[in-house]
Amino acid sequence: MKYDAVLIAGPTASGKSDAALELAGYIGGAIVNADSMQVYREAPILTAQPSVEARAQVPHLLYGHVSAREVYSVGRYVEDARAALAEARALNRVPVFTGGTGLYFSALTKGLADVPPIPPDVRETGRALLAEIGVAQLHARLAARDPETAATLRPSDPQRVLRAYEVFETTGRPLIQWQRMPVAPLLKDFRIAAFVLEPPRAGLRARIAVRFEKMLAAGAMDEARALQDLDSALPSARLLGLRPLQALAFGTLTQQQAVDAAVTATRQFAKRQLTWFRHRMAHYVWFDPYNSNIVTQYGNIIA
RNA sequence: GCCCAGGUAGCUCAGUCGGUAGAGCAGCGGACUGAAAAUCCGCGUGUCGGUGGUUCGAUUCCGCCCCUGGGCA
Repeated sequence: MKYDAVLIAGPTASGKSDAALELAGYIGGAIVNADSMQVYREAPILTAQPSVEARAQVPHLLYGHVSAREVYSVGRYVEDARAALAEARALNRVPVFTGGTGLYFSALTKGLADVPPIPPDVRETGRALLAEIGVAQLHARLAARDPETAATLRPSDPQRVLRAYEVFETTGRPLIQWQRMPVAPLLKDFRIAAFVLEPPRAGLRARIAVRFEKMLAAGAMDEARALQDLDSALPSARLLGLRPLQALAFGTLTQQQAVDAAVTATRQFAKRQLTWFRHRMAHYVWFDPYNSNIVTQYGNIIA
């Protein structure tokens, strides 16, 4: 069996990048990022982007290709991935999608609703309204006009309620209707080899802590300082470890407190990732990267 | 050595006028379609320091012991 694409998912610090590099080297692949934070140019250390050496060995696409000062989202990712796919094809290399963002994998394999972009002024008024009246009230307003979508959302979930509100506001159509319309995913008809790296929880936790210390040694503080003025409304402002390190630079947290905060947040994130993978990627090939190897795993399913 | 305060969940602590205990954080489980490293939902995981005594019943009251912090020597 020959595959047209490889997917490698795994929680943060599970060794995805190394695995991807090894497999891509072995099969003649091009690595395509599937991680929402590794796209940001200003934070290669904090987001654990592949090293310069790795990039020299195998083509790496969609890493650090946008500014942290831009608004990035799944929508843009799918478009970028389309271009990356074409580039890999031009290089005659198998795309090896690698990352930890479940939603991005889902967009690649199942498609993303074809909702038109939300105009900036609608976004701003939506956010302002949310800040003014609160989630519950915004949910109530949504329910009055778009009961169908509102019924699927918790009145306590600001992000989703706001999104549904914006979509109805700009398109006049319920978000849920957009989501139900079939769309052809980017990887439609691809023969896909898909893997989930699942290290033992204790080992992963330890590795997250060690990795953060390495990030500090590699200059993570400088990245945090350089992003001191980042607009807190930007997606990149959620980057794990960014705020604790900025607080450390500011003197409001001690080194120990900053490290603890960053490491804890990263562990919690890894747990959420695994929840997604367990239920949405149950059909992928799962293995423990500390005890096995991607090339071996690939060999097994190719036979 | 003496005096005082304290020992309750992994951590910080509340509480029980005597009827085997609960918050925050951590942790665990779950949801997930344009912020997704986001956002949201659910779950207390415990020899109440030890040991005797009083009591129908002690984590709670009393004695002794151990440990921690502070004070006096």
